[in-house]
Amino acid sequence: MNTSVTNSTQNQGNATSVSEKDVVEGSKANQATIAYRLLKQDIINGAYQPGDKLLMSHLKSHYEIGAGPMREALSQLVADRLVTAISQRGFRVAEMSVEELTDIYDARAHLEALITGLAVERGDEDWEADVLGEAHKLSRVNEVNTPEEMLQVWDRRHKSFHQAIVNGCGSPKLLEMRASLLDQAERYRQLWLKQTVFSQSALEEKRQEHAELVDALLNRNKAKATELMYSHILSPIAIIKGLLPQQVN
Amino acid sequence: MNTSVTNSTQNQGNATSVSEKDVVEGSKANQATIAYRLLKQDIINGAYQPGDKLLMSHLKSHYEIGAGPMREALSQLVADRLVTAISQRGFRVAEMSVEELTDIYDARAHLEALITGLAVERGDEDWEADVLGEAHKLSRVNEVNTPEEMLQVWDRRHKSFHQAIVNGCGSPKLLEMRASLLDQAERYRQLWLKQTVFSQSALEEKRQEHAELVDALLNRNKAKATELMYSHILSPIAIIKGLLPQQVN
DNA sequence: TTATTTAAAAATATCTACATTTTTTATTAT
DNA sequence: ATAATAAAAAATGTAGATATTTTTAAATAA
Repeated sequence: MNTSVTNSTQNQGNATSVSEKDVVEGSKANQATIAYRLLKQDIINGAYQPGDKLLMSHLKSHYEIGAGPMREALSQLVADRLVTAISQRGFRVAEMSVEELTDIYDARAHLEALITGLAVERGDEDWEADVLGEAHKLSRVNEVNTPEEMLQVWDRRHKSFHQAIVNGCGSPKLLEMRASLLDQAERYRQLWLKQTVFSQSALEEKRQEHAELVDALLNRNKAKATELMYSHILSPIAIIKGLLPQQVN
Repeated sequence: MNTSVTNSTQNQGNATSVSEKDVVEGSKANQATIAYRLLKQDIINGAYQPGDKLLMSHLKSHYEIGAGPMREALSQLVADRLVTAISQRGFRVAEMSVEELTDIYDARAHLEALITGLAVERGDEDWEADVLGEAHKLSRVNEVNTPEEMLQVWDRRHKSFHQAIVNGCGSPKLLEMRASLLDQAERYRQLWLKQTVFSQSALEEKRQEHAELVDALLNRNKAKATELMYSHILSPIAIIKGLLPQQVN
């Protein structure tokens, strides 16, 4: 197992400090919640590899959290499908596979298309403004320094753009399910992201897709918007499939 | 709070006995899993009312399970949206509302229609046979004794029928999300169920809808099947809306 | 020798009982 | 009534006990 955890900022003084989100929500998180967030991030960021055993003794010392709260966090990650559990035999990081990749992206594409269709039907003027605004911000990801920063900024704005679109659908439940699928896709997406953000041609292609999408959305062309969104979500599959076997070796 | 728990069979000697499912799965469930299943059933069956405080001291003694495993179960139910939590202030049974009812059923209708469309496209001959078989079993819910048995048998077969349909979609992830939504709908569904099963006209109406649905499915008429499924899922809303305010009083 | 079984030891997961912290309720004073 | 304080109740966390699985080593059979 990979013992070192790379994401340094999130492991600094987690026992004492309280994150911004906690303050905003007005309730200081308990140990289980802290452990849940840290471990989830570490799994998504690849600090633990698929199939790695998540040893309670290691987790306890590494996150400085007791076994009880840690179990609570782990079983939530099991519900998120990022961790698997076998009774009396502990927890493991969920495996990654081409089968799961295909299933997740197929489901995502259909769901995002469905939600996009609803947004076209239900979205109001504020929604239009939000979509346009986020699209603009995404198209202007330039004044950044390091490649690492480029990756993070583009990813964040790309997510915000898509979030702005789906926010118009008017269904909290559908948005919850979408968020859950996005979490499950995150480890696969990370592979695609590096290939895309550092390729001018790939970025240009995305820019083009986003422009067409915005056009269809603002023209309330539901059929075209859903079709474009469906293809847009599916497009990374081929790239990820090519990268996935390398992970196994 | 409603202190008594009605579902007697599931509370008998849970500390020692092992359920059939555990044996089948080959892994005896841990305390948290046992507590999760019992509590979830009790919430769905109405042993605890929406908004009820789930006092740790009560839960511990009632289910004869320690606080650690009980917390684990509770936080899973929070993920399932059947329980809400506030840090340091414990857990409550999630409230029910017309807003949530509408949202859940809207999401369910769209999702079930989507999945049904995929099943029409992707289902094979075994799928057709399953659908037809389950439809037949459902149409023959007669030789039962008590009304209570009628309710349970019809509900079980109705669920199996719908499950057989969606099983053809070929997407485990979409089926997972569907199952999650179905769990969230369960408390609302229970209200509708009593009205429907004990009304000959309502049952006949459902019989009709199911027949049309099966016809569209086996004829691979995607447009008609999705349309019928969408309406079929939405149809209980009006009835439940009428019953929901009574719950509040 | 090689493979298989058995038994003991170690590692690990899980649970319980108790300790601590926080919130809620009750009481008193203003 | 309102605010401050004290007491009680409740939630959360910790440490250590218990139960289970895995590993190791020895013994036996092929």
